Amino acid sequence: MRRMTARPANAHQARLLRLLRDGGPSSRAQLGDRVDLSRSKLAVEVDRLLETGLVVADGLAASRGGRRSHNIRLAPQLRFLGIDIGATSVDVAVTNAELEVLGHINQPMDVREGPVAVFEQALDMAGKLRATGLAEGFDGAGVGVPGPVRFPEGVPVAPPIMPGWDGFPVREALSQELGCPVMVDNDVNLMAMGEQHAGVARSVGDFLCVKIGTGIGCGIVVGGEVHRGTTGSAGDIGHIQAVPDGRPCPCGNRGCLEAHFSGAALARDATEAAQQGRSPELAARLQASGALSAVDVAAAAAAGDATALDLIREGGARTGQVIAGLVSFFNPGLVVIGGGVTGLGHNLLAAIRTQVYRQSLPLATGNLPIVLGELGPTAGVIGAARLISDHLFSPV
Amino acid sequence: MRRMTARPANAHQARLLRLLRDGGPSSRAQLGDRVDLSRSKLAVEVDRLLETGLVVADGLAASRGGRRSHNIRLAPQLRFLGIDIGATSVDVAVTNAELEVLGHINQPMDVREGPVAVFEQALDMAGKLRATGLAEGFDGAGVGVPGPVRFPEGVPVAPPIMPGWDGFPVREALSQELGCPVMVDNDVNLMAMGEQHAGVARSVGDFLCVKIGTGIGCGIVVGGEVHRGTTGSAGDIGHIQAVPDGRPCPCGNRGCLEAHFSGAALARDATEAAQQGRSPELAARLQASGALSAVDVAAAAAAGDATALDLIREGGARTGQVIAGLVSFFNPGLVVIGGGVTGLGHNLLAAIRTQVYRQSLPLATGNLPIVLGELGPTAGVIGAARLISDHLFSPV
DNA sequence: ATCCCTTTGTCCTGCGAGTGGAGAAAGTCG
DNA sequence: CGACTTTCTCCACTCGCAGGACAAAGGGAT
Repeated sequence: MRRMTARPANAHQARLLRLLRDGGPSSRAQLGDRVDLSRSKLAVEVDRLLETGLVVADGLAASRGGRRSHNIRLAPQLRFLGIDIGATSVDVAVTNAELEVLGHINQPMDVREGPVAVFEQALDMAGKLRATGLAEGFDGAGVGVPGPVRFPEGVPVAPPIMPGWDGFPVREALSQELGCPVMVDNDVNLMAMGEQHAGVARSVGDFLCVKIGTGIGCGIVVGGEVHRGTTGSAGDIGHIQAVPDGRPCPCGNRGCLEAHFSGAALARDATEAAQQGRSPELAARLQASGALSAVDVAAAAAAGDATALDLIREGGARTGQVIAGLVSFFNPGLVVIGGGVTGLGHNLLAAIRTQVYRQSLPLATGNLPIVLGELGPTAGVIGAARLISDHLFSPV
Repeated sequence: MRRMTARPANAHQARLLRLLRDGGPSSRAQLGDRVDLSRSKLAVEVDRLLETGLVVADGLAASRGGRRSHNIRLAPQLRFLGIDIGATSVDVAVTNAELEVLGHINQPMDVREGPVAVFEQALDMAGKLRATGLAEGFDGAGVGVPGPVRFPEGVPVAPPIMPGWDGFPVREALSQELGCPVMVDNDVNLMAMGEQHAGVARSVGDFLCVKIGTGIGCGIVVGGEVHRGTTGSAGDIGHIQAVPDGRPCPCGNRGCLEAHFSGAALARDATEAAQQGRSPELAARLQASGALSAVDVAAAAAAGDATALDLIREGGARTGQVIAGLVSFFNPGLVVIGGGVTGLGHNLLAAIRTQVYRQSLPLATGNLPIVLGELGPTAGVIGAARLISDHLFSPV
């Protein structure tokens, strides 16, 4: 089956497709309210979209006191694939054209195995999803990788934690493999786009999305658009100095935020505390599972373990200190905290908030919400779908 | 004389006006190369602009092997006023429509005297410039103030160093007084726009412009546009923590960058060093002039005074440390250093560079120039003129 | 001087986008 | 059953704009 051969022919059509994506099925009249076009022009463009098959008219809506309207919606068989490569796991999801997640799989994986192995696994997962009947094929795919990306070419560059990925033509290779258009971006940017599309950041123009997973990164949205920076490394805040002459970091410097707090650092510190006998809770968990992760620390803290709570608080304070600087600098309208460690929940959030509200300018923090992301692990894949749909729903 | 009653009627005309502003006088053919319009359409729009008087055709250019072209240029009598309010002085300049500075005055002033007194002085200076025959009147004015601004309304908000300015309707009041449109912005943003228009940042899309004067601020340019933030306080980096548990700052925190390095902090530290007998050079200068400023420190360092040099180096390192974080976060294509302390010159620049190149990610610093602004004190007023011309050269 | 070429600018025609009104279609409500 | 709403379609007319033809104005070679 050939898929989505058509693309919007002009800016009006692109606009209409995005309205239908974000606002759901609508009548021509409703579309007319949201777009600055005459009814006639609108009808012409909708008809053209109907001809191409990008949208369909299915059924009549209930009357609102007059003639019943036709429901216009994006073609129901359109499918986007979202692939979110993390440092230690892969998320793959299938969405419809409205970016609703129809199916979602997560599997552990080690990004250091290199792009070939990782994408083999990811494509296998995509194949499983397709086999369940959710999709006959994919009209586009968005891919997130845990490192900087040369965005126009869709190629990772100099990824510190991903040797073997540098220069691998992700976009081209996957496009070949899947037979559909592919866009590639940093995973943190995708998380930001996900929260912007369907999460807490809806209708916020300028915001920061801090993702604390194995590492720490920050999605930057300016005027509704992701800011990627000159070399695609914008938002790489894990190596900002948080502690002068602090812990050594693999990057060669000392005191980097990531060296003091991140999923990896937290696991390390928790293990150390357990081994040194400072935390019976953590020691018991280490005994039981052989290794500790952020989840264990969260559980220990919930069980009242003071050491675990301290680890969270101190990490939050370090993170908050860096975020405070970014807030003063960038003056966002919202800060979203996400990533694996959101399991640490409100203890972490409280520590971050305290630090930011204390250290940033009152004018910048006056009305600044700092909240947890609301999409959890689906933020990335929704953002990935959003990325490719933005690409496909733009004029020729 | 009534001035610039006309405004561009559509986006094409606005585009043409900006091309003429930035590229200087051009023939119709040259304009056609730079804009995506047919010759006929272009001719129509140029004719309309000629009718309105916004542009004029004066004389024929030399032949380039064929028919000689008419020179189209912005109306030569157009005048913009640029007012740059600093903490301790005012700059006022008059420019033509190409934003070339025709006259420029600087006078000492204390911003704490409040907006009424300050603008009385500024308008007096503008009057002097006009009296020299440079201008018969002003077609627009741009104003920079040393604090955050609610940009759409042109009103300063919560300026820490400017009590009495909070909420003062600068834009409205000055517009009334001058009888022309006025736009107001943070002085740092104007400096960035100045360097972007006529200085080192030409043709750079994303850059940071750090202004170190009495305080420290940072202009943020994203995709060619100034980022002002949600409450207009973006770029306020003076109160980012540079030294944990460092010097107390008037803002209530400790260790703010501004408390450790800025024009004011440098004067304070230099005076202290002179009084404690750590620097004969500075002591002699203190004796001679009664007070020290950044200029004295620069001179002392140039004369080989080790203490003065240390002050500069340490300040540069502190600043560089903060900038390193911002570079990792924002990944700019250029960092411009400007403001009063640029007199400290390459000693300061070297200290900043060392710190940034050491602390930021290689990918972000790989090809990152860190340079001094090239416009000096005119950057602000040129930026001010640019601000108002951007406003006036936009459709209705 | 003459002819040909280049460059610049103007004119004219035709196409297609887009507007706005008239009206048809399909309802609700009294 | 008629009055009123809402939705959608059709049509005539306007206007923006492209692109070719053409005029104007000059340079350079013969």
